Amino acid sequence: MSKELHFYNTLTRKKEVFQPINPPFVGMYVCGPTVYNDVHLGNVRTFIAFDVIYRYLKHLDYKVRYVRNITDAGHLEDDSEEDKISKRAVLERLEPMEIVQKYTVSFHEIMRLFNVLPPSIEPTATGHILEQQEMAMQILKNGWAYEVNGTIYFDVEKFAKHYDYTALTGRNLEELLNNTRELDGQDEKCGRLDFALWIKAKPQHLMQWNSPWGKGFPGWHIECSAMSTKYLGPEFDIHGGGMDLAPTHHTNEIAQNMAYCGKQPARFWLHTNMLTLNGKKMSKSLGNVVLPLELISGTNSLLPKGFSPAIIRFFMMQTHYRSTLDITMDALNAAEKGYYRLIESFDLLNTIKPSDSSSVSIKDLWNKCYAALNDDINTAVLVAELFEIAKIINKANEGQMALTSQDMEELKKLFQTFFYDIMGIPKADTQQNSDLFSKVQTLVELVLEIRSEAKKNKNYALSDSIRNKLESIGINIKDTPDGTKWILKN
RNA sequence: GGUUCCGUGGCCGAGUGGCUAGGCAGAGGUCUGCAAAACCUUGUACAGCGGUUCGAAUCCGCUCGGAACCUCCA
Repeated sequence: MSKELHFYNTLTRKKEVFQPINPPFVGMYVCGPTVYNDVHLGNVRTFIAFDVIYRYLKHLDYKVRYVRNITDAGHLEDDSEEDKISKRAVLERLEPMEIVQKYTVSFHEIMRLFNVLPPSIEPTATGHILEQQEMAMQILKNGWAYEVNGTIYFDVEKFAKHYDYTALTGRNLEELLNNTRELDGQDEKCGRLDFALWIKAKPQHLMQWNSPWGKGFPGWHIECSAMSTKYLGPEFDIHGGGMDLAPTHHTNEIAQNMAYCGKQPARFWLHTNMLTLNGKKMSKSLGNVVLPLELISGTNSLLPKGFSPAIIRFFMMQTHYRSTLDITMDALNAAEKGYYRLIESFDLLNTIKPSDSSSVSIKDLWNKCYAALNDDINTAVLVAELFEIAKIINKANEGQMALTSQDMEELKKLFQTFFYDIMGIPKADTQQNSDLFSKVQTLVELVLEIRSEAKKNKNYALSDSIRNKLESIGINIKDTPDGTKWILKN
């Protein structure tokens, strides 16, 4: 039983107790999306994972400043002079900033659907060109970078002589340098691993800014270093992102910060694993992406059935954030059933008759849930604990266990806390008191009364037909000794 | 090719030396007009081979298989 919060730190390859640098304040930076296209479900997984961490830290009463950037300055494609956003702009015949606006808005909409809280600060790369230039300038002054024709490169080999360049992933530098893999074309840079802090723009390049080195645009890695330093200082608590960013982007971020001010920026480096489809990483370059809206509506041919954001988020919670998660219809269907089982069980707390005595320790149940989260945010175990509790509630409903009214209030609170507040599962429409829904409710109650009447008169043809019709529009019926209950699914 | 990580019952997925994970699916039963749900019973899984140990899914070695990164990607 873990009483303290532990995180697995990629930097040390161990689980460590989380101690903020300046409690109760916590600074957390997560690499956000590049807004030149729709975010896919893999991106969403990462943002949901860090949303849970953010929510839990807040639940523990930390004052969290959560910074998640928007990459809107584009960065170079490997074989193109054009950056991604400009490329997309040409394709869609729009201004680059129109592209940025369009996909930023849609990103926020997706985040809202999945109940992902907005970060405390959401800085954009284009809004911090000066900070990036200043950082590049300082790194240049400190002697860790060099200029070639208006482009500034970071000197990785020189850096590696003084610092542990591959500290984050523990890879062998020699092997990286001697990598046999072919490198195409570019070569004004001196070292094989060198990367650009600032890139000289060709005249036709759509997004470019003045700089001490002529017109150009920032490299990708400098953006996160500049913004994290600006809003969280040179040393902060948590830096997160997808695992695919660790070997290059995050490694270079660390190098830039060290070169800039001699400090390794984050105490804890947290990485989420990949969402896979048929065992392969979901990625833009492989083209095997599933868009969130496609999964919700069931319009992706690979996943032809729709699932609500609540079910999708719950599905993700059943796996630890550091494990790969393969998305399949079978797995989603299983998650859907489990989701309703939990909801319906905890819903019984509103109708079970309380006992005078109690046969369970509610406090132990709370502790088990906290222990799961404290163990590196193990939501998979937390979900398992909730299923155990659901079983207790169902047994109480059958008269096989006893819960006092106080127990029941505590369990309602527990479910609200862990399921909704911390795991952030969106509440279904049926749980929100909209005006329209209350009218629907009245209507369904009326229909069910008619059905009960039919049953009483043994008119089963009518009662079954009512049941079937309601089922067909997603209203699920159960006859219990206390009357007929119903739930709206999806 | 190199580096790193992984391989758990029909499916998904926790678990780092000894104590039933959990969900979904399946089988039998209770309940029910029939369903559905719930409850009870039921599955002795840890890629293979060898080693360490009183004891290994869990540590070590080898083999096989998969993935990520090395090039933009959460």
